[in-house]
Amino acid sequence: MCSLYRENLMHQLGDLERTCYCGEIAEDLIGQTVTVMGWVDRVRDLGNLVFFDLRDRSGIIQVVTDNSEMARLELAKTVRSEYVVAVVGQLLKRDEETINPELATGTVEVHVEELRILNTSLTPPFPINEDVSASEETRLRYRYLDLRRRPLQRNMLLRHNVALETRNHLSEHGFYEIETPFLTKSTPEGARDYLVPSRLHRGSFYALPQSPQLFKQLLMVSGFDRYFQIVRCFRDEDLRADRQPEFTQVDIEMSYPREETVFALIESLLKRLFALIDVEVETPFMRLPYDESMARYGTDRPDTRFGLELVDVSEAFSETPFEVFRKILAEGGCIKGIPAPVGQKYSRKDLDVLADFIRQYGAPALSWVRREEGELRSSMPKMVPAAEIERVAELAGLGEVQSFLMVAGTPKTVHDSLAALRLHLGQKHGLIDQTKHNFLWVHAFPLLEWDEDEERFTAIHHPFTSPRDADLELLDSDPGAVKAKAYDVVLNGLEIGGGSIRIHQQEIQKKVFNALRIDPEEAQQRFGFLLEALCYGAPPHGGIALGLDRIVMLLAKESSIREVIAFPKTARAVDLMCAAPSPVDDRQLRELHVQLRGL
RNA sequence: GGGGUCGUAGUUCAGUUUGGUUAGAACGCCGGCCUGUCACGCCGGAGGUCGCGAGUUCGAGUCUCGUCGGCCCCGCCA
Repeated sequence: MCSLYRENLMHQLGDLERTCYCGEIAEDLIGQTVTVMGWVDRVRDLGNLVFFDLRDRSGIIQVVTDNSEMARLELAKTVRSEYVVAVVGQLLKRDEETINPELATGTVEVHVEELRILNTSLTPPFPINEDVSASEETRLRYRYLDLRRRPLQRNMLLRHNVALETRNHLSEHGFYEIETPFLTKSTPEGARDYLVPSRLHRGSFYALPQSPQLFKQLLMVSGFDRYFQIVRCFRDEDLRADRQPEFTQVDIEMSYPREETVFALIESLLKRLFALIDVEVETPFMRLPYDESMARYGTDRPDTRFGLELVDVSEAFSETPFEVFRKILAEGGCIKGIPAPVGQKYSRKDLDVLADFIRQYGAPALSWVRREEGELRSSMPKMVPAAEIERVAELAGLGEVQSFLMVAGTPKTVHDSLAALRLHLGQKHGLIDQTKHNFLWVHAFPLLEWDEDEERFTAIHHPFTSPRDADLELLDSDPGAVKAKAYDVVLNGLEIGGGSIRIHQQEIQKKVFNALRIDPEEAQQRFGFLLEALCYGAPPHGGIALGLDRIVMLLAKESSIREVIAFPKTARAVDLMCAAPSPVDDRQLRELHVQLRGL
């Protein structure tokens, strides 16, 4: 506990009532007595004249005390940064030459009549009033102080406004906000759950929701027709700059929607949210089928603010003598590349660095073809015929002084590595227009994806996603070819939301489970309640969930969602401020029937 | 689980490449002077487990190994 030195100088709030916020004081109050309260921002003690800036969430006002009353001056001399004070005094216009044009309230100042020190403060570990950087570790340990600073004050206000606009918009469109349980049942097929042991049911556990997926579908069965919730979700997976163990979704579900119904709703909502930062969003968003997105960008969440699209040059090597490529193609692989910006030269070392870069995405090597001074050069072995290299250059549309950077391998490796390389080059060469807001819908995702390890299909979105009507028959014959009524909304290469039209008929749900090799008994045990609900007149329904943290992050122009979450966790899921997680009493464990295994 | 990077005063950093006297700077903090400052100014002062632990060495902030922590990425995650 901090020692409250100088406590003999501390006062009580008493009957004082604040009359205005510091930053909102304007010239119309000149001549009036105002009462302001807040933190001492910076003291300028000139001896017989003391100035300090008083700060609250709205801004700053200058306060001044002279030596017309010595006790008051002496008291003013004792205040320090971050003391909490109340000031009663007359608001006066400053002399012309003492106006501070940097300050919104710079033409006026409060002349102290009464000063009350409501609390003292230790010297903060980092300055509250400056933008100087403190390490993130220190900022997180003293989060309540970091939150007092301007940037986070601004971000939390923005977040409030985003939530408010979202509620208003959805309410205006007929959506009800309905809460769903946090203590619930493990969701199938998704991320690792956070578990909560049950005291009353020895050996049983609740799971915190990864999303309210099943509940929102049940609410459609219940006839609410349109539901939304700004809701916390929990996933026990490793963290990233845009991933926290608990995060907030704008969860939406509606009855009788076409995909376009959902798209239009979300477009109007995002338009409204981006208006908060004076960005005019053009609607409708571009629609990009999944297959096309993968072919052109190698990812299902492309950043379309710049080019560098992938080019498939597999055909150039259809009869190549180069064994490595031949083998890759024979095994269903492909050879693709990115035409680098014209005029961009890559040294031997540059290429080594790029090869290292793509290696972390599983690509074993980076090949290249370069046209320079009319001649084609390439990193490929001599046995590769000139005609094949010629063909690559032709397919890539290679101009003078231009390189084509290629990866050969399985489609997954090629796409993963080239998508990363494309982003890397886009950033490195400054091709990304930071003022652009390129929204798009990626749709027509495959329903299923083959899992090599488990040797079965798994759901790409989740097991309740509806196949496209036209693809229903393929479910048995060619499950991998079935497309889903699933969609993601992407902004500048970041996935900010995703959803689907759900299965509302039990027969189809059974067929999908069958394709997923979830046997009926298992299905019954894990989410029998949903299957049962589908038997009681479930209407066609579907929806989406938006990542609120990511959207606010983008609106705030931050690069980590920690900057828009009041109390975030570190990359190892620790709360540095309150030191969670932490061991608990043996007594608590016993009540929960939990025994720790050897640590 | 793996890779990268960082860790030195309250804070932000320099010093580490090439081991060598008492580990520096700025801001902040404390004291003094100062009636128009607003990044106030001037004078003086205090403040260090160089993340932690081993090792190499006559000698380690600096080299080696291990470990802990922050951040970024892969795997994981919609």
